[in-house]
Amino acid sequence: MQFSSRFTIATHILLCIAMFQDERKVTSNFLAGSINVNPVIVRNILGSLSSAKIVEIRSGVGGAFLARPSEEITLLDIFKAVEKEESLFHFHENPNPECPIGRTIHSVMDDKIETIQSAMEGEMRDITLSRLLDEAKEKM
Amino acid sequence: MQFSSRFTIATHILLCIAMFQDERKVTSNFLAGSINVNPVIVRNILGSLSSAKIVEIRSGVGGAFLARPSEEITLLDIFKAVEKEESLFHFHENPNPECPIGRTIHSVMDDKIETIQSAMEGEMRDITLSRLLDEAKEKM
DNA sequence: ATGGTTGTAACAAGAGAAGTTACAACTAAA
DNA sequence: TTTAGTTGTAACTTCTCTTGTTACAACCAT
Repeated sequence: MQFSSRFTIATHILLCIAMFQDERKVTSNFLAGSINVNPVIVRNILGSLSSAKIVEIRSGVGGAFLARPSEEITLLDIFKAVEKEESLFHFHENPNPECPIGRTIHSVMDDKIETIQSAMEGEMRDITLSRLLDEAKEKM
Repeated sequence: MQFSSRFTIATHILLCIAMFQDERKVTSNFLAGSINVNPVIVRNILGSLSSAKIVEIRSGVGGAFLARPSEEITLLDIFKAVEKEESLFHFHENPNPECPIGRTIHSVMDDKIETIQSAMEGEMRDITLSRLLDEAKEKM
């Protein structure tokens, strides 16, 4: 089980916007060409990023822009914008309360799952779009 | 997108084995009753745990046993036994090499993804079955 | 008004999760 | 040697999610 490619696509989108928004109009078609996916997929992800107030989109005339400085956009922001699940793990739902393990498994595991998820989110929070952009520029 | 319930089911299975293996025969039917899923699902997960040398199964006569002490079984061991994906994220596969971002996105993101995954795995490695068992016993 | 956009709906194909039935193979014990 | 309980698997179904696609109304600077 993997996360969908929406996360890496969204990151790609934002890097392109950060890189090109001052030079040219960044449309879903342009983005779709760089990412190599269908423009509708870009528009849907762009919609999620817009709902999360990470980008602003000019409807009609076209073009996407960062809604705040790239220093203030983290991988966690991006991840939460495109992956709506609250919990990382799907817990089996009806353990048998007549079994001592079935009765207690949830209270034992719930905080472990939260700890694991927090560790992941902490790393994501440490990585900003601005850092990704700097690294991308270095490698060009 | 969530991980399948195989991980929490596998953990449940191992807690039951650790708790009951000295008292009674722990069969897939018994486990299925505690977890409240179909015995075939239990047998499949038990098969993964057996391949990973976490449990031993007596075919024919029946019954599952820990293959090593519960102190030496971590959540990461369990996770890797039941989730076969190498990478946590599905990367979009064909970014356009003619775009400066498309060309560099992989080399910029790959190590970030690895860092994030490592953080998650590190937390999992810190939690042993024996600790879960102790906590479960406390709560009974 | 026009043309290039965006926002969405609708649909299809494919993958994976989860549940179920069925049955061959195994093994201890009667 | 048979039997009963169990494991290991195959086959199939149902769901849900992802990804890709077409189509089209709504939008808006020029």
